Amino acid sequence: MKPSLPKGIRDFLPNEVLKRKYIFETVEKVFKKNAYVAIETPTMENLETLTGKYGEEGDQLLFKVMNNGDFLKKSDAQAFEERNSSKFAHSISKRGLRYDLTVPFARYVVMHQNDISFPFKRYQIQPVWRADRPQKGRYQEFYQCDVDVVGSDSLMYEAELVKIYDEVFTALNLEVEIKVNNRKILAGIAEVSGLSDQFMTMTIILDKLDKIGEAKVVEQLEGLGLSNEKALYIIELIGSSCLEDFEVAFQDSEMGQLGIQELKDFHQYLDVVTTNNKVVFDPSLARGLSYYTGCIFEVKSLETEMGSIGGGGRYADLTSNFGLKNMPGVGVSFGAERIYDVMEELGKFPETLSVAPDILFVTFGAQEHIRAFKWSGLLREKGIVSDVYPDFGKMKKQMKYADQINVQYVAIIGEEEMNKDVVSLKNMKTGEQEEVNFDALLTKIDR
RNA sequence: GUGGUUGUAGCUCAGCUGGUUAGAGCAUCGGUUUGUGGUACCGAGGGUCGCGGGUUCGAAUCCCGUCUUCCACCCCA
Repeated sequence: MKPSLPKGIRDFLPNEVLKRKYIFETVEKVFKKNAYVAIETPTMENLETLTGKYGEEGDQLLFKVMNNGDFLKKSDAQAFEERNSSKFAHSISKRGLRYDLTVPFARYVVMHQNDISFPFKRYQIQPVWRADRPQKGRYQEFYQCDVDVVGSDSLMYEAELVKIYDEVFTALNLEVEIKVNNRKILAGIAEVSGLSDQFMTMTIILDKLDKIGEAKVVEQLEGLGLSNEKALYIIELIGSSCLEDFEVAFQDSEMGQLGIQELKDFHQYLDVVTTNNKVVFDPSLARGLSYYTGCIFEVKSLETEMGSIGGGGRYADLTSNFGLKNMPGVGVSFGAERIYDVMEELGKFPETLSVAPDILFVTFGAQEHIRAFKWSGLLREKGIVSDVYPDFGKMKKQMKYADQINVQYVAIIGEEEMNKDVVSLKNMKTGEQEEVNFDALLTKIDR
């Protein structure tokens, strides 16, 4: 049988895992510092927990898990006859793989509301699955790093999360732009344009502004029944990053005014912290997920052409789906895979990341091999990553292996070294070699 | 879900308009060399040409289907 993997998912080589962990650890450190605590949720959720939370498009991308046992007995025969795949699928599948970390978190909050204190600040770094067609920066299995806080509607948290974005990307040495908008601003635009009942469609069109250009956006807006005049007005409005322009525009929109106020409150907090990356108000920013109700965020790399590498926003009542009212929350997500791809492309991973041991023992005979094992054990006790080549005798083979794993030091033990109770320590980078006893060896490689 | 693209040795690929036993480089193993890798030379092993069907005297090559890769759209991290 030829080994293969389902599409859209990947194995990771040791040096890839090392780099991925570097990202996760950087992110986690910042989360912890900002007083967030880790939780975990299961890979599978009940399908009904997930469906309907991500829009129709999202439902199609849910991975479903087939029921066990004699699932055909309970299946929807009528749906099968009608060739209604989605209806039939639901009759033989009651579980699904999680699509993101936010909805399972909402379920978690409701189920454990008596065990946690609010505001509850949690982070979660786990894989999610989407049955999407793979392409650049898009996989069917990928990690998200989420930070959310529920149980408060303070705009302080919006500022805190933006600051977290800034800290993480600064630590990773990536230049980004953090875009901010507010769903209520978009609702205001819809209201003053008479598009309130087509709100979602409108936001999706506006979101494409920087991608397809003004002319196409005007065209699509006209497709919604808008006059050319009004469409151009909207373009002009969202082209402005000045809140005063919106105050004028939203004189008759209570919702719009609320959005402006929220952004102002947010800025009061943001203005008292310093950020290395630019935080910009972008009225065209929409974000697809339907549960956002207030501020929304998106992070773009300024150094490459990659989609967003992070996003998030405020949701007023995510938990009401699960029966808990008045539980506002806000959170952001880091797209670890895309951050990885960007860092790889730009060569931003630290050079000190290495999977190689500190030292490798190379030997000529059985007695030497045993002493190598002894010395190696003593080094390990001192916290040095040490290894012994399992076969002895063939120098070329052993040296070649040492070269391939990129180890910096090789300790050679032959008859001569045995007699003198030393090793010949070779620096593989410089080629220098010297005889050292154990103490000298220790000081030499202990970093 | 829509459109395109890709699949030949462990890896990267060549293989012309169908025509004997499908090639190269790298990697692996062995040797030159029983104390030295990255950097010499010699040799060896390794392939159901993604899978299934069709056309043909004959298919890696042409046609259809299917899976996979990568890319764009939709949407998204």
